[in-house]
Amino acid sequence: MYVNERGIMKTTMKDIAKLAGVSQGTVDRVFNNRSGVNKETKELVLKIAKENNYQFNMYARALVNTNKNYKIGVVINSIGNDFFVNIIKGMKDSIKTYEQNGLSLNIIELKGYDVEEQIKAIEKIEYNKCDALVITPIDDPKIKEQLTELNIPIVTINNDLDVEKLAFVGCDYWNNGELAADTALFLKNIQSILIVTGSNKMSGHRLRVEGFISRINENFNEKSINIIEGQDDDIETYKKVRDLLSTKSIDLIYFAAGGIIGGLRAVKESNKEIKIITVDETPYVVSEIKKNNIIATISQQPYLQGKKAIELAVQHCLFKSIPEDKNIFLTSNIKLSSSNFNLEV
Amino acid sequence: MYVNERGIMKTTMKDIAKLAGVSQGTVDRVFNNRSGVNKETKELVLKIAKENNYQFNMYARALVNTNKNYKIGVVINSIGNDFFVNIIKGMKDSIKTYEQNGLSLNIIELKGYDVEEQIKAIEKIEYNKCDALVITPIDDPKIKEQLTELNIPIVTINNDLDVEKLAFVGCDYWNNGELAADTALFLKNIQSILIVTGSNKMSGHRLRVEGFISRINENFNEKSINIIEGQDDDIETYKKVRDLLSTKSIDLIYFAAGGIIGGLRAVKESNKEIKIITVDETPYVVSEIKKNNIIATISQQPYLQGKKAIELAVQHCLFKSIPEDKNIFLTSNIKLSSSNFNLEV
DNA sequence: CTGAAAGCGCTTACAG
DNA sequence: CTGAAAGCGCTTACAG
Repeated sequence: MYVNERGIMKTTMKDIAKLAGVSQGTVDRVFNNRSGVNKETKELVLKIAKENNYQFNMYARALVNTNKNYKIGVVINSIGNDFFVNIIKGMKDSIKTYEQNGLSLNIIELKGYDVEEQIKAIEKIEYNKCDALVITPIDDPKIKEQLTELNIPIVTINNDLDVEKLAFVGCDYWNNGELAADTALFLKNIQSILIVTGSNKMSGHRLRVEGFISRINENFNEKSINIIEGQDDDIETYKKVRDLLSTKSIDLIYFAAGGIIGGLRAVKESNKEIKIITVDETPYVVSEIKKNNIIATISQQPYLQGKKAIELAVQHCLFKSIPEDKNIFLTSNIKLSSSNFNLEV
Repeated sequence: MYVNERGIMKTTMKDIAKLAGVSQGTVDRVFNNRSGVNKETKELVLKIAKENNYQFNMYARALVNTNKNYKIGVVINSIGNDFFVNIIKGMKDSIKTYEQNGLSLNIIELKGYDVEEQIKAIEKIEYNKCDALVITPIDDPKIKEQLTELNIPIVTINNDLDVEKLAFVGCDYWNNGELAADTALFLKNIQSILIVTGSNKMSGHRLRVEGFISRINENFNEKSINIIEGQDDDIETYKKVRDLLSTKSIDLIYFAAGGIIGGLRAVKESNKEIKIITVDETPYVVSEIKKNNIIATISQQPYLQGKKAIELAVQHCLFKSIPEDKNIFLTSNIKLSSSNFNLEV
């Protein structure tokens, strides 16, 4: 291995330049794929870098980028949805460390899943000259096309979409559903189960339900499973649960999506003794767990999702680093009444 | 706020030096508490820095430290204890990012809790001129004295000790015990419980048992609780569990420490149907959970403990940063058969 | 007690 | 297509 004049074995750009007989500027052009380098020169530099196991110094790179004032755009369908509060909190905490280096967030919050609105938000991010985009993309061809044509790096969060991106950060929904099933299997005397999902059109919801059912079927013989789509809406969920409970006997309800407040209202009004398992750690869910009205909830670490997604975007700006793993799944956890809620380190 | 000649509002050491009418060198002396600065000069610099909300640039600092080859010493009582495998894995993964900047680990592994051996290990760390120490300290006055006199920053991991340190990284054992109790309370027909702990002399073990019992007592009327100390030893645990099971009827055993292999052997030989709850995610525990011989285990994220502890030590070396929070508790999680084991992001 | 200069390892204009 | 020089914001000798 090469030992430079300081007796240090770590090769720098200066070392590579010397070994290749070119200037540092040229080495920089090669390493950063800038245009206008003779093909042979480029190959030589690359060969020497490889032979000497060149690794760039991330701190030197970041120092040069100090006054670039990078902006990370965020498009998130969070309005009116308590679940996203902690994702956004994680994002804001994440950017704090980098604010002294001029980095900032440009958050656009949306309500519901309107394709046209999301398109406008992405256009705004472009207009604001953001250097990266973190988004909860709607699974729609128009969005896919728009994101494909966007020329800044993308991180999808919580909900994935098949586009070129730095990474997806989110939840393994199938496993999340399995854990709910594992918890349900703890209980005795469960004859019939009701699953309340949001919409079968959303892959996350679908996977959760499938994971749940597959695990239940492995272990549960008297399988009577009903499924309701509540559209993440409290009123719709309330009505559907109320109507179903008036005709069927249910021992356990698994709320696999939003609309939990409405659903629980219907359960209480029915005056039946029904075990409840939910997802996530929204304030209402936490308070009902503490009161033992919900026996368990399966969480997906939203705070860390937000933190991690911003981190990836920032590191791409400052260090040009590209995550090795394209799919970053945060572990789902079973939470009971003694658990720490909304407190991820 | 001050705007320097570049029109940038972020103040640098250069800006502070100019405003104070001194050289950058003097500003550096003040900021780093180096000796030999006139008292008034020092106060002036500090005042101006505060007025202008000066924040150091971590990347510039790290760049200067590039060829310092900092060494992080690790003293860990891990030999023969599967639990520590993932702590060490987390440590090694953590240092990887920093190896290109010359950082390295100097790990000394010990077997058991012999005070003299730990003293020798710490001496070796000193002799090796390490720049920080990460340690699982034995709760002993001699160790305490030695660590107090050590002149490098300390991070305690998994087990705490009352000495001056950067931080403690570990588990909230009380809550860890509570979660085991919450899980136990899911089960029907539990009349009598056996707790197998390691040693009441170890604070972590003690707290876990206390957290468990306090939560059980809140909710469990027919409370018959027996406690055994297995000294983290398989054979001792085997014998004690075997003897107890031959005289008493037990519905649930909570293994709150090591010796689980021995304890489970005794349970199997007894041919009784006993529910088992354990701690941690050692290979044996995981395999028994998958076989449904253990119904749940309460984990404490050892991988993240290792990762975080090294991170704190590294950041102190590179950036001189001191953690705001002196106690970093990783969340305990309830793991059932579908859980992801040993896979913390 | 204090200052001027060089250096950490990159990137960025500028000049040719 | 290429090079020489300056700069990012700190710290480190060295000189006085």
